Amino acid sequence: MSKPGHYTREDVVETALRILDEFGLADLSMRRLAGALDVQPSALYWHVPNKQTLLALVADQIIERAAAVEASDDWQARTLAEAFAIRDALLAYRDGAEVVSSTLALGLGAGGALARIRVGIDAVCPDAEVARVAAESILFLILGQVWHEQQRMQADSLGVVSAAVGSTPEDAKAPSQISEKQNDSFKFGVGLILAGLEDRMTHKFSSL
Amino acid sequence: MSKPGHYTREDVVETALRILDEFGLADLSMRRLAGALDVQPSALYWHVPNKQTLLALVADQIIERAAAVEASDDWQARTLAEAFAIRDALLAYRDGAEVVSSTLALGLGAGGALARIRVGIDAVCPDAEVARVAAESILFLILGQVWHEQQRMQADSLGVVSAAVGSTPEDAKAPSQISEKQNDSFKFGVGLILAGLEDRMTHKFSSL
DNA sequence: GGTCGTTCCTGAACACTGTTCATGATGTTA
DNA sequence: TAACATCATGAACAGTGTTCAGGAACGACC
Repeated sequence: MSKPGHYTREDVVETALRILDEFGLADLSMRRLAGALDVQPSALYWHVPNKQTLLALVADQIIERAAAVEASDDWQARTLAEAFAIRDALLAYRDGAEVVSSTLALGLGAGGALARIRVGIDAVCPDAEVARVAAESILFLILGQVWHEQQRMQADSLGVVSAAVGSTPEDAKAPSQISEKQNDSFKFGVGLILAGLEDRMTHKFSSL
Repeated sequence: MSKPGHYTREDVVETALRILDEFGLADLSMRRLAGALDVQPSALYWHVPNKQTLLALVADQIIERAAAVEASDDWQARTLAEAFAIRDALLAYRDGAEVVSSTLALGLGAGGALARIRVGIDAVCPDAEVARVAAESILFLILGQVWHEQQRMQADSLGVVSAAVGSTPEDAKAPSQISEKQNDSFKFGVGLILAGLEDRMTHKFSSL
């Protein structure tokens, strides 16, 4: 990674993404990033105003790379597929969920995720407010679960044994791998919200 | 806050909680905490092995102070009340949701929150795995929403105008206040999961 | 060809951060 | 009186994000 001369903002974000995936968020420092580009740390501040927005750009990249989902007439299947696509995108980079969570909480980046979740919901939900809350709920569910999973992956890749939330003693089996069980749990959780939404739309009035 | 002599671990956590609420998580440094106790920073490391566990203890305190909820025969009402109690506990301290989220992701503290959410669910849900996933979903929903709210509160208390997720332009009205609308959104979101769970338990088989 | 202006980077510094370690002052117990 | 656990000191280490005056390379204009 030693281009002779001038870098672009995209290069910086790209390299940050690489460091993130390789060493984790804790080791993604401006100095380390500068070192990987063979550049003084202060040089980064020409491309980016501060680290926070750098992370926001990284977060945007992560969710922008979520796989596209084919259209479907079953809105629940469509939304579930969208949720899985976003989840996979978060899982594709180390600490992806934490990065996206933080920047999304700050209202900075990764706004596209919500929009993607809403496409299926908006198709059947007349009330925009209801659709927003439902989509947010799904997004929070995704972020919470993946964050948790990734932290656990890192934890037991370091050999740390801790009684984490949602871990029964006997499933200390395959370490650091997204198990089928976790996939099912995720699917079930999203399914709860979708079923609840369907229920609210058919049996009751669907307003807030 | 200048006791003459020896402090206990509880004193340290208590003071940390005070600094957190007064100045926010970003300003809760070991040096600042030591200063508030009129003590050298290194003294803290006798009471606590590192900052991470200090934050875990703080998180435990936050959710331990969640108000008790009276028993009810309506499991949905009970669970909703429990969720609101935890939400209020998070809202009671500045950056409460972020602190709890982080330590919970690490599998360290705040495990009591999940247990509280489960009490109502376990009463009607035979499958423990289903109950766990449902409770986790609700917890993630709580954490995500409150984190988001608190970040927004701090953002527009600093006069920062940002197009945050879940904010329409016209509701830049009452700044830094948990509006009734947000309460309703939260209630609706939790209601979705509860309705979905009820649906899964009556209309379909309730396994994962 | 010389001057301007933009683009990108250097090198040094500032004000912090969490954490460690040898040392020391207490107070209780034997 | 001696030993011991308890709780603190003060200095240091290695790292952090960020700022700022300056400088090298480049294209454009006159």
